[in-house]
Amino acid sequence: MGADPAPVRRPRRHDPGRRDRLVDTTLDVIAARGVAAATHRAIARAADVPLGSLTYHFGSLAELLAAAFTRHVDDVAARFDARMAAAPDRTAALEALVEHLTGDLLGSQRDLVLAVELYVAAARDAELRAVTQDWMSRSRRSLERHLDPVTAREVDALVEGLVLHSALSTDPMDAAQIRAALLRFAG
Amino acid sequence: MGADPAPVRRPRRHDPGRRDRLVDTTLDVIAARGVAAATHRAIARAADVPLGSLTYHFGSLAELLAAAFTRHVDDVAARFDARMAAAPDRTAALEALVEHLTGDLLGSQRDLVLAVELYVAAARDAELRAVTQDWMSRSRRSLERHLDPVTAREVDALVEGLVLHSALSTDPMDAAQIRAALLRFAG
DNA sequence: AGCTCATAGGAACGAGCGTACACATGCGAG
DNA sequence: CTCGCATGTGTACGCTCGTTCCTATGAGCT
Repeated sequence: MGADPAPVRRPRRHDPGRRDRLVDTTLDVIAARGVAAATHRAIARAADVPLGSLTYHFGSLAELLAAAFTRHVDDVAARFDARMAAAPDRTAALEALVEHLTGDLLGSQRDLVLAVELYVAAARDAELRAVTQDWMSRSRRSLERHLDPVTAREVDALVEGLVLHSALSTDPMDAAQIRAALLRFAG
Repeated sequence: MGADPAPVRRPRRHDPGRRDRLVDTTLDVIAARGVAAATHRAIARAADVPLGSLTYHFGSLAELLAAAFTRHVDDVAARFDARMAAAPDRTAALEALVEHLTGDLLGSQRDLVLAVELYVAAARDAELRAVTQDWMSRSRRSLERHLDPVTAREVDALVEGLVLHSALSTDPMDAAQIRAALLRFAG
């Protein structure tokens, strides 16, 4: 056991997948403390890598943020589309939508916060706006598997409102209320 | 014309109402460039006052931002409640709601952007969250002048979604679509 | 084996930030 | 008129930021 004298615990040369871990850590930091707090230094500390590693893997902070939000949107959109694709009919699709909202999204404050952070960041940044619009259009296309386009669009807006409401209200709607609202609208 | 030798154009001692103007200018800066860009220096430049003036009138930047958002919420909530109070019945109230959305809010990118900026700032700041919740509850109370509480709550969520949608989409819903969505829901 | 270059690491720079503070100014009370 | 004090102004400090840059390392090729 007497070993390990000089090497100051640096066993981490050549770290494959570090780029991916940086993207994940970035999402963690944004979820925990907001886009404004997602600085190179904060992310480096959270990922336990040196500062220079970030600018090595990503040309700029904006590029890293875009990569992070893109991954998040891909995750959520894919999960949602899988649910819609698995639903056999319109009724099942609406139940799956309720489940997606009350289970996936509202169940984890993380996804909720990331969505709102992305919304506002997109208002100022063209690249992020493209990510948001991709999300909206994928979401609408998933809904259109079982809903007509007009209803899909309206349901999409309602869902966004419910997400925002749940993220900010001290008195958020519960699963039953959300189900009631959606069914009243499209049921 | 030969006058004005030494006094380097400083005709602005004792400026009543400067505090109010600073609040207004702060909202302008937030609307134009976002909360993150609303720094003491940016606001001072926009209002054409020296930097020290801001910390003189407001103890901190957070205090100034809270004052600005509070004023904005008061404005919008009062306008909305006036519309609802003036509506004689439920049908008229829904029409007034459509008018409020398509006219007041969606007509000015400014109000839209301020709303979204407030939403996300509130997610991180307890004081701003109180402002947002005040807004939500006043909005709901205005709706309850003509709608039952459950419907009011759901309409409120839908409205928030429509606002967000309109702020971010390249292909926003037009007035007719918004009217159709609201009437389908509560008409 | 020896070389090479993509990867890793850490220090440094200049800019912008919130805030503190010392000084200037002029209104209104006496 | 005089003067106290609320109001207005400008500078400076200490800090964090994004980014740059030089050096070190070691995996894979020859």
